[in-house]
Amino acid sequence: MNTKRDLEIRVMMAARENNISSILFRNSIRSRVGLNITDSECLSFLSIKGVLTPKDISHYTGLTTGSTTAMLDRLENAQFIRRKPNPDDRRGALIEIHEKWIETSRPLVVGLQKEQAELIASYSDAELEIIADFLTRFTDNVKKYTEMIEQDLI
Amino acid sequence: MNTKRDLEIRVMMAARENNISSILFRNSIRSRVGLNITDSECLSFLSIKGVLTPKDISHYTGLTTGSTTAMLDRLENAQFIRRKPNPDDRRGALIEIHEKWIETSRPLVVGLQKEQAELIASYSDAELEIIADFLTRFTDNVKKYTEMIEQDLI
DNA sequence: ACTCTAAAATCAAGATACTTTATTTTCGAG
DNA sequence: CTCGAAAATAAAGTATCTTGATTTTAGAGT
Repeated sequence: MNTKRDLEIRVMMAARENNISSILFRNSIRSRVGLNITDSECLSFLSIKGVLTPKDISHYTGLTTGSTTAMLDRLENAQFIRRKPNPDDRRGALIEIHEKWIETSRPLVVGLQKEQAELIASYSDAELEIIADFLTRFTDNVKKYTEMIEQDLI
Repeated sequence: MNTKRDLEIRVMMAARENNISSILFRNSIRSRVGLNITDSECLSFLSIKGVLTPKDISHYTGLTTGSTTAMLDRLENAQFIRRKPNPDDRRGALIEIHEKWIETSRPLVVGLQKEQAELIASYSDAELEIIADFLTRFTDNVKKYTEMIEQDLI
């Protein structure tokens, strides 16, 4: 059937556009705040993952440990992150977001967050179940293939 | 109601996780292929937007025109993009993806693309309508606020 | 308890990428 | 047909990244 395939393509395109738009959104913020791409990516990871080790961060960003140290120095100087001792491993540190970054970014993101919350609230429970389920499965696939590429299985 | 709000938060979190996972996926690819973050972002934009001018690219990436020129030189040397004359403006150029990049990246993305297509195909028309509609509205909000930040309205 | 290998983070030197400023070419308004 | 401005490039200086070495500590093996 033709209509069906059109619909499937529409969903695929919408998912891609969504990802691109989120990159452009963050680019607009980092241009405003004066951050480079890697520093901004680091803050994004921290804001969704919570506390991370420098090792985690260098893995996620794809930077070497050397440039991760330098990046964390920059972000710490700007008071956008904080280094804490790692209670489980005295060699390592834990990185968390500093309130100053929250305060700096809040005015730029709060309006969008509110609109997205309103958009979501406009759907019924049944619809939200479908959406959440789809997004989760879609993301799980992405994670699975990321893992495969990292482990040289592809 | 409590269940309802949990569901809303679940959707919001799933949307964020989805964006982060797509960044991590691209990072895994660029690590493998040996591209830096900006070069990889540039190829992402080109692959979804099609043909772009260097001006567009410097806008999307947030780079100055100087570094955009340097980046396009790198990508052209690697045969990942092609510069074409712009028929509408002899000052400018048009940038398009070179087949070599398609061939280089295909083995790394084709498996995921197939699984995502299967996932999407497993939904009914009614469900896909809901999903496409949600993604489109969600993305439109992001675009709207990106525009506002770029125009200093926030 | 005691090595010993390896991991986490850092540092310094050299390589790469980015910004700033200036220049060339072409557009488009008046 | 002039003139200010836009698109792309180039070169010099600054910032960031990689590589390789170093320090500290974890954890496995004896």
